[in-house]
Amino acid sequence: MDTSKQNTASQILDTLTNDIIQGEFSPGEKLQIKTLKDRYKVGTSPIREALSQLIAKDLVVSENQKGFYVSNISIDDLTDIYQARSKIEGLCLDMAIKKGDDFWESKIIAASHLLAKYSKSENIDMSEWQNRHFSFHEALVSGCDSPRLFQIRQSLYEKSTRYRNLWLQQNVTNYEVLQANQNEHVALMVLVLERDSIPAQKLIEAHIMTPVEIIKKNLP
Amino acid sequence: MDTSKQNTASQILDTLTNDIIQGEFSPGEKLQIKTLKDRYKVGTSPIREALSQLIAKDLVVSENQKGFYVSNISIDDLTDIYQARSKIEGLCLDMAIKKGDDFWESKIIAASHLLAKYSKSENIDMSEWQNRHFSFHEALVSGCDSPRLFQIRQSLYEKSTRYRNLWLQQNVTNYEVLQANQNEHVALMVLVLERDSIPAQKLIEAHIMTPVEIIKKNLP
DNA sequence: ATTTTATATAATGTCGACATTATTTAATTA
DNA sequence: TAATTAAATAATGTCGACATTATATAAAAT
Repeated sequence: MDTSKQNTASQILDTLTNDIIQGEFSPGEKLQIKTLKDRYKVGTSPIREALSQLIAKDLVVSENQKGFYVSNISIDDLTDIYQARSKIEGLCLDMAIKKGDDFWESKIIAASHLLAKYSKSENIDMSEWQNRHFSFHEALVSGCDSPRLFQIRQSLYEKSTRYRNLWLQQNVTNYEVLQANQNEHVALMVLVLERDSIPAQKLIEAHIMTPVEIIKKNLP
Repeated sequence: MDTSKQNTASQILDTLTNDIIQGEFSPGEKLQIKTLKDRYKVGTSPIREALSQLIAKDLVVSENQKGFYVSNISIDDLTDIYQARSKIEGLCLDMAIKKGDDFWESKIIAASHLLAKYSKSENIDMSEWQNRHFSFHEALVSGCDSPRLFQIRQSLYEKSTRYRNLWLQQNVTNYEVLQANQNEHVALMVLVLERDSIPAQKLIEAHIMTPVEIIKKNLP
């Protein structure tokens, strides 16, 4: 995105969104206007406008005359987000399977190759693995041409990322888990390319729900 | 909602949201800060904070240094919104069928009765009919206990309402359409109470998509 | 000593002013 | 006359000040 032409409020929004998702600010933490002004070296208006948007995004809550707070987290919310996300991903995949063309298929095969190759390599850099993992799933649903569903998907992904970052500071990715995960990706691709919609949907839903139990076990 | 303790920005947000959905402001119309200030008799900050939230809600778009505009409408967008909405409603209903208890069943039966009775009456006030219609569908999905899915459902409903209001200023509801609609409601309830998930899901999706073609025919 | 009340402090929410950028209007040039 | 440039006008976006409300601190009373 070209950020050079953005106004201050938009920049602050991006930064704040990131800082909350990355756990720079903790759940429930008070976001004091003055502190934010000092931190980002801007005036009142851009801060409040950014916070307003974060309220609409559910990353921030506010009480009149009492201030702004980072949204709280809970196991129930974690479960709900992942559940909703898995269902939405299923919808997107289903539509992609029904509407995807040759170009879509080729994108999946390409992304799958990149992920498979890296998963087999010696020293795995998790950040790079996550990029390829993300791209693979993106490719799968890229055949779905519903802007609204994509937007919902993106919004839920953002929220789930927050939970991942908060609870999995250290990467709990051992070799076996990664391989099991990778097997699912292959199975997923086969089903998708065969346009076997229902099983593909079932598998992607289960695939997305996998981390939930792991995250739950890693609570403070 | 208790609006007495709200701050100015929140009040403006509610009013503006309503004014946009009700078509008080037209699609693409410029929302000039000064005009809004005069109209609502408030300062700059509350206006901009409300607009910021409307951007996050997709009801308003903005370009840096050029101002705010009511989001545009299009047939593609209309179709996409209704399609997404029908799928989400399907998800909610599916979960409700799987999790709903006796109390949920009774709510459906009660709401269905209120709707059926009114649909048969002589002089139908559409606003009252819409209330009962809304309540019936609300009852159907009320067994679904996913806050996130509900929120998505609500947000899409809001957007679809805008299209309905914009294109169906005069009620295009003749007797036949209403009766066909009502038959679907009865069929829906039967399937739901029998916990026949897949057909119920199919039916609700089709039911929600019904108005799309009608709306399309009523374009300016 | 503990509760209650009063005071002081600090934070929020709103406003109008101002600098910056876009748009419109007028003047200049080809 | 049409196109280009310059000046004037208007709108946006940002800031700091101020009024209002909440919170923390101190004084008074039971």
